[in-house]
Amino acid sequence: MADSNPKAKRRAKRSSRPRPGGSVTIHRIAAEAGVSTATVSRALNQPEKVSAEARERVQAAIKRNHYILDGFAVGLASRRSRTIGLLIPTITNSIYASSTQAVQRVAQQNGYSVLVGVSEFSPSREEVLIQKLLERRVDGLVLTGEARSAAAYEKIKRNGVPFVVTWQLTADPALPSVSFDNRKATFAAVEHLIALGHRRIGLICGRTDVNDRALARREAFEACMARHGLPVSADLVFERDFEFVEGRSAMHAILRHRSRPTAVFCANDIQAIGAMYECQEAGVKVPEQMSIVGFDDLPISQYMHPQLTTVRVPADDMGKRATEMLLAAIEGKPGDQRVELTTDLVVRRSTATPKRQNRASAS
Amino acid sequence: MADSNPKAKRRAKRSSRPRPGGSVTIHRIAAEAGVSTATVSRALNQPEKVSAEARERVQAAIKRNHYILDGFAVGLASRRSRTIGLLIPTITNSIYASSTQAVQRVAQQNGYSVLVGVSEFSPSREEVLIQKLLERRVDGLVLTGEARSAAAYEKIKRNGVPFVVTWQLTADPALPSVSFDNRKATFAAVEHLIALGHRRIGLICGRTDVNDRALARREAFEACMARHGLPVSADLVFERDFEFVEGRSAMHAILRHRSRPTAVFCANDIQAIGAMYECQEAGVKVPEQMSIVGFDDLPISQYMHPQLTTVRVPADDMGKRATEMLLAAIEGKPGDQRVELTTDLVVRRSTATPKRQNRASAS
DNA sequence: CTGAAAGCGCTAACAC
DNA sequence: GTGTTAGCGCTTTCAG
Repeated sequence: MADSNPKAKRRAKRSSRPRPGGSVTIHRIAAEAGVSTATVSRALNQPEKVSAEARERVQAAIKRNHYILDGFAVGLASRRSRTIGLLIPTITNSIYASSTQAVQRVAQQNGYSVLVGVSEFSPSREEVLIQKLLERRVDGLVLTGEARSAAAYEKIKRNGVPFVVTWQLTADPALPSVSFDNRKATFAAVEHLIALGHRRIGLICGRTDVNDRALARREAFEACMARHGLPVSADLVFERDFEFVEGRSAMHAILRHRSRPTAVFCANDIQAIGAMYECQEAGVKVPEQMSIVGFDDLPISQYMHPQLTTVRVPADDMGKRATEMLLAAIEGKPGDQRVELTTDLVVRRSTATPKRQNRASAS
Repeated sequence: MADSNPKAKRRAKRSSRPRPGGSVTIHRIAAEAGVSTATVSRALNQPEKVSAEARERVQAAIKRNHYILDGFAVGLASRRSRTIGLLIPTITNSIYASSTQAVQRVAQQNGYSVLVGVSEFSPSREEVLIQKLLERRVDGLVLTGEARSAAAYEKIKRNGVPFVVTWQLTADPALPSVSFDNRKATFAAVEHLIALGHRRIGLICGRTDVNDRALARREAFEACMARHGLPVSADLVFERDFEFVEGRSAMHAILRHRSRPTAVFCANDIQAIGAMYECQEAGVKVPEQMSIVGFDDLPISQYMHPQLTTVRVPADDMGKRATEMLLAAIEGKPGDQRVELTTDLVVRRSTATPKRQNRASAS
């Protein structure tokens, strides 16, 4: 049973059956508008290259048939997705909502969509997400933090996908990043406390094993204390998840410490708010008996009572700049490779001079 | 210049050039594993239908070549995306983070990804997003609220994409939804205030023109007051955006009202927190001089001082159930069409009996 | 259990 | 300015 002419068979099939149950395709539009599929495609992507009449007939046919472009076919044929991937650790801490929103906004303004992946602070889950985003052929990637396996970076690079790191300045200058300096920001916060007269200061931060920003902040805290000749008790340092309740329980422990500190630096506002709540519940006045400084300057922080002293991070600007940098890289344009943004210490009402100087720790 | 054998030409091209700069495809894997592309595809999608040896050789070749599936090709050929779309109004109100997280979790557990679109409360922007999600060939859609143009619904249905409405029980029983009853929940909150002895109650809610949940809550507030024979002054009703500062400024106006109410019902916690802050700044004690009840029970609400009395909404469960219902519909399984979840009024410390009974309003 | 081959719907040379 | 046509990389009958 030799088939006489396979090609003819194929073409016949194609033109004769507009896919019974299938949706309307570019072929249908072309036929109704009396042009070729190429012209329809052009009318869609480069309208200026098509005559006005043809364009109008195509538009009419599209509207009449409720035609919807097939993104898969477009992506497959054009080898571009006009999509960027965004990897964030969590969606419930609103600080990431700010940067995410900025990324979305800039991407959209430039005709790109964004696919967001939430890793929940799990490195392995993040790798799976990177794989998935690569399978979806994202044109670029916005990453959170620099710490990830060499294999993960390898995978990204092998696929020729440009990326930019946010929330952490890359140690390796070859890796593009847009961030503020976590160390500098931490120094500002801790030195504010020290300048106020605090000598015994506790630390509540995120898990340094899965969060390089938490690690950077913890190390900076310790370096700052050391620089000022102040001791850091290991039992006054708490690494916890990003939850109000974690900040609260850490403060609970701090309050019953045999040698209670007069201030606590929280490496994020969520934990700071939990910590502040615990003080209030325990009848410990903030800031009179306990100064608290946070990090992030969440929108809620200035609506707390007392308002939280905290480090304002340029989340929105970071997302914006990172996306711009990424889009430039995608389109092969030159651009900065490493942008350092500034932070501000916002002194509000949760910090003050300690009431009674605790001289115990000064040897 | 008649080409002698077009088909031969095409095939020759295909097999001879593995795309110089291109990435590795299934053809390369097939060749290296000594099987056909069909077998590679099966090894990937229905491993049980492939012999163990073949499967292993394919796996090895995949690993060795760092092969990455092309999602576009898969989607185009299989006519399925294994992706669902999620439309939310905003990303900065953390209440949507909860439901979004649940949607992501359930989707992922079932092998689906989720594409989220943020409409910023703009109906036109939402329609554009629906179009984009349809172009990306989502297998289903999770919508927020029921109110949208007939054209939008038409578009979705014409493409045969199943959907489910959340955050609002659909009036039309033909439209699937998973939600709590906004009216009942509002009644519970307002009746709590009335039971406490409040007679003059203000309302702060979202914009009812672009938010049917806000509308439902406003109408329920008015109905509840009416049922109890209580008047609702138009100048004690505020429709504002979902921002702390909006709640604050509304409360500012309320506090200087010639006939200040003793309680305010806020249709969401964000505005309630802003309102509570304004009271504190103005030296008006909550709850002694002003009772405040919120709606949503955001995680932050119990860390406020005083803790906020509010309506707990089953955001997580709603996202979960909605996604399950949607996946069932996608896979053609039967299932519920309308699920009503319950809410709880969480009485905390921002509400109390009014200090001085305001008898002025009782005619 | 496996392979051959026909597309999925669109884009992009290339020719006219 | 417009049409022809060869794929993009994969899935999916259909045979065997």
